[in-house]
Order: sequence, then C-alpha cells, then structure tokens
Amino acid sequence: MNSPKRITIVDLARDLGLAKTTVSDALQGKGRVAPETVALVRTRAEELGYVLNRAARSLRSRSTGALGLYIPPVVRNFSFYMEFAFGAAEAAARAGADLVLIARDHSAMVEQPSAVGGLLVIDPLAGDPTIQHFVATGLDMVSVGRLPEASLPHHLGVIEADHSGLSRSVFDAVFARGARRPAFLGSDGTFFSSWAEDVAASYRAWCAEHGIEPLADTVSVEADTMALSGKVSTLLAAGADAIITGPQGFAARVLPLVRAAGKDPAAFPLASLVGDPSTELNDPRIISVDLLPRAFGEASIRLLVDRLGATGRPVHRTHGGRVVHAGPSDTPGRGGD
Amino acid sequence: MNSPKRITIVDLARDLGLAKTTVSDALQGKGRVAPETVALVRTRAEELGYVLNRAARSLRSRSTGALGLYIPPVVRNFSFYMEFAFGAAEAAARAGADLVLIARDHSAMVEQPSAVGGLLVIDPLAGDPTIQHFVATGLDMVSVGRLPEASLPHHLGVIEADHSGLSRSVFDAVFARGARRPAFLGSDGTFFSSWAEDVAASYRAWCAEHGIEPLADTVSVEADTMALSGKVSTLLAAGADAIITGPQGFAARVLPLVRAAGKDPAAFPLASLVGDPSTELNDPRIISVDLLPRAFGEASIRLLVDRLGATGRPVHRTHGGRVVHAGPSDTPGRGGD
DNA sequence: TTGAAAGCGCTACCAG
DNA sequence: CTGGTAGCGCTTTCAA
Repeated sequence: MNSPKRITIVDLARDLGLAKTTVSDALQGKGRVAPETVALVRTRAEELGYVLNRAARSLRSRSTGALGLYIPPVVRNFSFYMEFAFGAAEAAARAGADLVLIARDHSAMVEQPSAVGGLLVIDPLAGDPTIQHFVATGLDMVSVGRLPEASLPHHLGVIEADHSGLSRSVFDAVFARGARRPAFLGSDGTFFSSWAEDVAASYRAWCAEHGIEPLADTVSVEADTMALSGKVSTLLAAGADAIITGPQGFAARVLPLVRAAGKDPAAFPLASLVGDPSTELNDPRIISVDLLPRAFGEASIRLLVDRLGATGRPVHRTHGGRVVHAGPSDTPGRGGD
Repeated sequence: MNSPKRITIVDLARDLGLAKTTVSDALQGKGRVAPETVALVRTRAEELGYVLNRAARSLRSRSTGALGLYIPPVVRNFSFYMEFAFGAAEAAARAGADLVLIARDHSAMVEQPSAVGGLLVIDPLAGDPTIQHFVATGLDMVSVGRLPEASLPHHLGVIEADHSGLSRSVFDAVFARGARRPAFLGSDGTFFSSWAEDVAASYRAWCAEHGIEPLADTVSVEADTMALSGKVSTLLAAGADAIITGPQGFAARVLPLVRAAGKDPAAFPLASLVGDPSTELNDPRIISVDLLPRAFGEASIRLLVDRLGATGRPVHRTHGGRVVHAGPSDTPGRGGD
C-alpha cells in the first residue's frame, strides 16, 4: 500500500553501469554527455519510473523551482488579488516554476520558512513583520507598488500601474458628467500602499488645477455598511455632487447609500478606482478603472524572473489599465515598460 | 550586496558549545532537551539571524511544509476556483503549510516535480496526464469531486457538495415559479466531473418524478456567445419555459439571449447551478446555488491534512452550499461530514 | 566524454 | 539529558 521505495539516480546508475554523475548530467542535459547516453538514460529512467527528488536538488544547488506570492492579510478577499494570483501562477508555470501562495503569519515562517527562490510582495504595508522576515532571509524580491522603505537589500524591482494617470482620467470623466464638487473616499491606514498615496495625491493635484476645494475622507478597507454610510452622509452634507472611491467594490456599495439619501443616481456620478468585476466593471452607472489584474500578475512574475539573482537598484516597470465608462468611449491605458 | 552567508545549525552549535543534534532538537522542541537549553538556543538563533534550510530538512525527513492544489486548465478562470484556492491557502496556513498552485503542464513536472507533501485535485478530468503523473509519484491526495478512476493508490479522500440535493432544490424553485418545461444546459466533455454527472442525473430523476419530458443539452465550458446562442435557440424552439445552466456564469450570459428571443425574463425562470458572484448570486432574476467556495477550499485542505500519511479506502465528506432565491426564502444547505 | 569523491544542512539513530 | 555518526539524493569539483 505504501510507496514501493522511490528510485534514485544511484539505482539508475547501477542499472545502467554508469556513474551517478553521468546519469545526473544526462537527465538534465548538462551537455557533457554523449547524445546516445542521454537517450539511453532518459529511456531507462522513464521505464523505471524515476522522479527527481526536489529537496536533494535544492539542497545541493541552492535553487528551488518555486516562486512565492505574498498578499497582505487585510486585502486577500478582494477579487483583484485573486485574479492577480492566477495570472501570476500562469506566468510562473511558463517559467517552469510553481507559485506558492504565502498566507502564514510571521511567527510560523521562522520555524518553517517557505521554500521559494524569489518573492512577489504586493501592496506591502509598512512594517509588515512577514515582509521584514523575508528581507532578513535575503530572498530576492519584486514589489507590486513601491515599498514603504526607501531602500532594501534584494529588492530587485517595482511594478505598478499608472495610478495617477488612470485616476486623473476618472476625475475628468466625472467632471465631464457635470460634477463640480467631486468627493474622494480613499482607504485609510489599515491598508496603506503606494497606490493609495498616488491616487490621493492625484486627486489633490486635479482639484488644484480645476480650482476645486478638495473634499476627501478615508475609510478602512474592512469598513462595514454602517461605517461607510456615515462617511457618505458626511460627504453629502459637505456638498459632494459625485463620489470617487478607492478600495475595490466600494463604489457599488455607495450606490444604494446615495440613493437612500435622496440623490438621483443618474445625476450623481459614481466612480471606482479599482473596478470590481462583480459589481462595478459591468455597471453602466459606475465609472471604473479596470487594472487588468490577470495580466498584471503575469507581468509581475515576468519582472521577477527577469531580475532573479541580479543586483543593483530596483528596476521599475509600468503595467497598463483602462478606464471603463458607461458609453463606448473607453480610454485605453498606457502599458509596457 | 549578496547574502553574507547563511548561518547553519553547525555555526550555532559551535557558538554555543553544543552538539548540532542538540541545537536541532532545541529548535524544534523535540522534547529531549532541557528547557533552559532550548531557551538559550532559540535566543541565540534569533540573535544570529538563523533561518532553517527547508531543503535540508525535507531531504532528511521526507516531508515538505507545502500542500499542492491542482486545478484543471480549462476552468482556471472561473471565480469559483479562485475563491476556493484562497480558502485553501488560508486553511493550509493554519496547518503551518504553504499552498502551491500547480499550473505547469505534465511534461515540465517530470523534470521538476512540485515539492509538495500532499495534493488537492479538483474536478479532475479523466486521463489528465498531470494527475496521472502525481499518481505515479505516489503522492497522497484528496480529490474535490469523485475521481474518474474507480480506485487509485494514495487517493485518501473525496469531498463534494451535495450537488444532487442542491440542484433538486433549484428545480423545485423553478417549478414553483410556474415552469412546466424547464430545460437543462450542462457542460460537455471538455469538462467532465462527477459534479456534472450528479447534476445531470438529478435533472433526469426530477423530470421523471414530475412526469416531465427531459429537455437537456450540453455546451463546452469555453463556449462563446455564438455557440451559447445556438443552444438557447434550440431549447426555446423545443418548448423550454425555463433554463437551468450548469457551468458558472452561464445563466447570466443566457439572460440577454432569452430576452433577445422575445421572452419576458420575468416570466421565464433562469437558474445557475454554480452561482457566479459577479453576475448571478446578487441578481434577483436568477436562482442560483452558492457553493461557498472559500469554505469549500478550507474544508478540503482540512480533509487532506487529516488524512496525510493514512492508508485505506478514501474517506468521504460533504460540504454545504445554499440556494439563493430572489426572495428571502433561501434554503440552507446541509454541511459537515 | 566519463568517473570518483566530497559535501550541501539537516534529522534519525544509537551511544553515553 | 546530551553527543557522535551516518546518511537523505543530488550537484559540484576535479581528475582521468
């Protein structure tokens, strides 16, 4: 009933009358072996059902065929991150690696670190102990969004969407629909990321350019309807005639609140800076940014793979996104690097 | 700029004047060491920035702190699987393991198998070469849905939702809304799973009980609108006065097609047996089954963890789900095992 | 083109 | 309670 004992390269070598070095080289096509020998070894390996022992390989060669993805706990439920993760898994597969979803907390990682050869950290919170741990480990990493720390060893790259440009397009669209006092509802310190910074700064700059007095507030990404409702009331009382929300899905949740407050949704523009596919991207009543999370995940892994083992200052890349209006006038995003 | 050389237990042992065995035992609390020694070793380890080498541990102890999740390529984009995966990652974390998303194809796995200690395979297609590979490897595994093969070594458990019961509730609901010729549109061979079997069988049985002539057809889970439209036309022409769809999201896609065919959606019940959160679960026009994918993922990992290393026939567990009507009369599902 | 030896860092096993 | 020895399966390095 149990594994009948797994076959090793030593077994293969004995069986073939070769040295285990030769077998090893033949199996991974290390060049020094005669083509016929390679064929012979491979055939026999298949016959005997040989499978490589990854642990042994890793131990000796200090390389693991896996890449890690760390998503901060607060936001793991957002569909943006799920789609991102699946895009990343796909890209990792193309690079011959598995993708490890790292969800354990810091303490557990000390006793049993993840066996990954490179790490993608997405929207990292300042001082997140898990990330500190990875840094201490000396793991090569690429961040999605800028890190709170100015400079970190082994931080090899940054990839981000053009949040300033995209949110600006949204503000313009809201303005074009007649809003003259658009309010901004961003995320608070429970989820601080460079994205949140960019978007808030972009709002202030846009207001300044249009001679509009900013009307901004923040909520927790974990806010319940009660909390959200309070914020919305305050903004409306202050004279908001449009609301642009930051965290994914919040615009859709604000919609009924606005209606309940007696506003006509048709005359009250609503926008989401991270469109939720389930509730926002297909809703004609909401202007939203589609960050193309799947492609984002793929591009991020590509950057990580490109930079693995490299040194020097972090490389910077930009990922595209697009603004989705109700009408047919979608604004294509700027992409590539 | 590079890692200043990672510290090992030998370094620690030398530093402390102890044997490396003692250090090893102390670090993992193997009981035989004096409490003070344990404290001493742990403190010093932290000071020196020691991190365990997972490869070495795995090699020696034949255990990896990671569990794998394999999702067939055809369906990876369905949000059901994404939510499932994140639930699984969370549960794995609680068990002290990482979750590896396995997306590589068979050929790549031979040269570089995934370093996992147990595997979750979900809705496996008959003859999927990747799964065959895992079986050959002798990896402990649990399947979500029954396997096409009758009996497989190391297949330690099966977990599934009560698809027959849930779909029956849906048929009843459709009937209650007045439909007398409800058609069923299931998935075809591009995605064969025990779920598809159960649901189709359940439909036929229900029809027989109600003296209704079955009206069923199948589509590819990858069907485009054109293909879907053709199927819908055929069903309507055959006299369908309601449509129940199998694959996630198909009911929402059928909705506009039905309207285009001149049917009044209000009088034409539409149902989804795997509700899509983005388009179906919140739509009052569609009756749908919420399989609670996140909790499903968690329960699946728990089963895997429970059964790791065990032997014998596969254990069977049931996961709950619920039917979501437009009204307030949701049917709670049966859960647990 | 091939082989032999050494050793990656850790844990299992058996002495003390 | 602690230490020594062996060895997991592989790749690296060097010699033939």
